[in-house]
Amino acid sequence: MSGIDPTGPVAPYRQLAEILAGRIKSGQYKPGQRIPTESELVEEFELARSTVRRAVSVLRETGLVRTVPQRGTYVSGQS
Amino acid sequence: MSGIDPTGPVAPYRQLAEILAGRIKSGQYKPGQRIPTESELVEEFELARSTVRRAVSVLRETGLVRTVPQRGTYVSGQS
DNA sequence: CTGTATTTGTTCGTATGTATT
DNA sequence: AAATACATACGAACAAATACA
Repeated sequence: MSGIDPTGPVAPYRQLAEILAGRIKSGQYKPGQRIPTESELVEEFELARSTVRRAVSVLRETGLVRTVPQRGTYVSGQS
Repeated sequence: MSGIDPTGPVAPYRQLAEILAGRIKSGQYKPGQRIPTESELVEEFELARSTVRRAVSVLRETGLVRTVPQRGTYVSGQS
């Protein structure tokens, strides 16, 4: 399901960051690959774009991904 | 430093409003110019965005600035 | 070269919940 | 109870760069 629980004690943006981090660590999203666009994540998790962006920014801060303006966000580890 | 004293008798949003008004009156922020974004003020003064917004709303009420949705807040006096 | 679509970047508007004083 | 402050979330609009037909 990997759904978001908006009523839980953990903020949705943190839940999403955890889910995405899990997908990277499990290899579902591989190094060098682009992860889904913000719009796609908005649809999949039914969150506002601002919330999705915040979740992605967490991954960026931890170095898990790199974001290229106008291109997308890519899993770190390769070019 | 123009810092905010959160322990003082004057509420932080009023302190910030005073500081920003001073910058306008001194010409640091000129008529027609856009003042720093909410986010920039948040970082500079280490205040919550809601507090910054409240300070800016004071300037707006006194006619010192105009806020254009989705654009920014501008010093009054010109277009 | 031109126009359109895509995607991220930026900024403001608004609302709710919680904590503190 | 009221005021203040912060965290979080959703919405909306526009900009800028890129991709593509």
